[in-house]
Amino acid sequence: MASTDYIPHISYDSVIFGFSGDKLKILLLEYHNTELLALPGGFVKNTEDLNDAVRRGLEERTGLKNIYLEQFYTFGNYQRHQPQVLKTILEANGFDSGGEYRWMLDRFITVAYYALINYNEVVPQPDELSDFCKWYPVDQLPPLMLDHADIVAKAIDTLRENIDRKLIGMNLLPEKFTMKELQHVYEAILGVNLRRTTFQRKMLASDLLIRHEKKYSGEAHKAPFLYSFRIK
Amino acid sequence: MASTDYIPHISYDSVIFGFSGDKLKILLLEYHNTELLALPGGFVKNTEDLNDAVRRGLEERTGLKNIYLEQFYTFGNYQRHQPQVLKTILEANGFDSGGEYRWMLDRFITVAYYALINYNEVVPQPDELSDFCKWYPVDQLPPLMLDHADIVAKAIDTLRENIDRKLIGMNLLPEKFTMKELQHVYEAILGVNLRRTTFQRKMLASDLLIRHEKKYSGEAHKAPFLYSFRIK
DNA sequence: TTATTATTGTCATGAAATGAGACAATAATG
DNA sequence: CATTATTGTCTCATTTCATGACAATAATAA
Repeated sequence: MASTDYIPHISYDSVIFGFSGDKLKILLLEYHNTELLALPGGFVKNTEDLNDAVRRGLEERTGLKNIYLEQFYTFGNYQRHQPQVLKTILEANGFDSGGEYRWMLDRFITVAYYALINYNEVVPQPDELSDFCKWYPVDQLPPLMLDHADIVAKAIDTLRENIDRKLIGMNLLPEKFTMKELQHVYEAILGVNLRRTTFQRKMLASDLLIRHEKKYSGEAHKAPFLYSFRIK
Repeated sequence: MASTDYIPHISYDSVIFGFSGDKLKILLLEYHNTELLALPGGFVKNTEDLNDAVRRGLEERTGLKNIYLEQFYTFGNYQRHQPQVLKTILEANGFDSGGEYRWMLDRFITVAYYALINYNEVVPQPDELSDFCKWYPVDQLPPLMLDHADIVAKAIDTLRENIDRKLIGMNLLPEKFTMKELQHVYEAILGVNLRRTTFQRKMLASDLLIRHEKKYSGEAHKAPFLYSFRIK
């Protein structure tokens, strides 16, 4: 990770959404020997496309390829520049903040992306500066480093705006799912309760879903159908 | 414009929309002694907020303060890097592309914004590298430099998505306007014809407009009311 | 003064989408 | 076979929207 390999002053951060236990969650890193939680992020190589850099970083962190990824905002306030925070992290990891890693103390403008992944397919991998990589529900986030709380808030806003225009449910659920599970994804993202019959009618009318066999859960009531999304 | 004043590798470009003659138009620069048309853009000072930098550049170009401004995408493909294009422009202006301006040949990741302005209040000002600064209708654009055509296309897409959520008409029209003028703004942005009665009903029901006196144009028909937007 | 013309503001009508609840079907259990 | 919880679908009222009809009106022509 020599400074000459990367474009200086530019980073990316990714808000990685997953869905589990009826809650919308994101992946956060915790740095060694500090109490700072942060979004997974990284830098862009000199001859690399910005979007490719983000995809590369995500694949390292999740092990998944072909992740659903969307850029949503670039954060460039001068106030983001807090070199002492990076210094703390570097030194807590035993790196010399005056040497090879000096460039990481510079001012960075960061391009933010959100990703949607299937929670069950992922084993989160921490990076070389962090030891934890854990899921946190978006309605119970701990304090985050720098302006990362603003970045998460904007990511959720964007997700809400996009919920009916992009196939968000598809990327947060397994291949096959019940109508109730899909409804819970919508409810977790929008933060409201939806009416079951109206939701079901709207989804079926949208022609996005294919109905499959029933799912017998072993519980004492009618078994729901499984669905998948028509377009991949 | 010394390299040390600005963050390297980061630029912004602005798509400045105006409305005139029932057409949606944008401002383009033409560089001295070249045939390259480009979006107005600039760089971010070392201790300046990104958003402030864009606002500063826009004020220089239009003379307006408090411009409606929205960031919509950051373009970071490596293919954007075409140093010979910048070299041509610099040398056509008599600058030494190997000296003080050398940094402008570097790779840049550009943050794109769109602005909405009242066409009649603006006298476009070219910058130090360009001699023309002219309005072009978005449906008849000439070839643009680098990936600027992509940037414009994405700006228009974003404008369409935002048309009902943000007060776009307000910023493209003078203080008071007729319902027909507002409809023409919508039609120019969406690229479709709208039904007069439906548009009028929807706008009145939205509660965004205040009705003022009638506008007597001298033509042989009923005079329309003037409207303004309720919130500023 | 009165008829003409183009445009505007509003209403009437029917179609489509949505909200809210009713109800039968059904998978397991007692 | 009755009970229970949940699901799939239907009904009905309400709201929204598309479309066309029509009267009001500002200037001009007769």
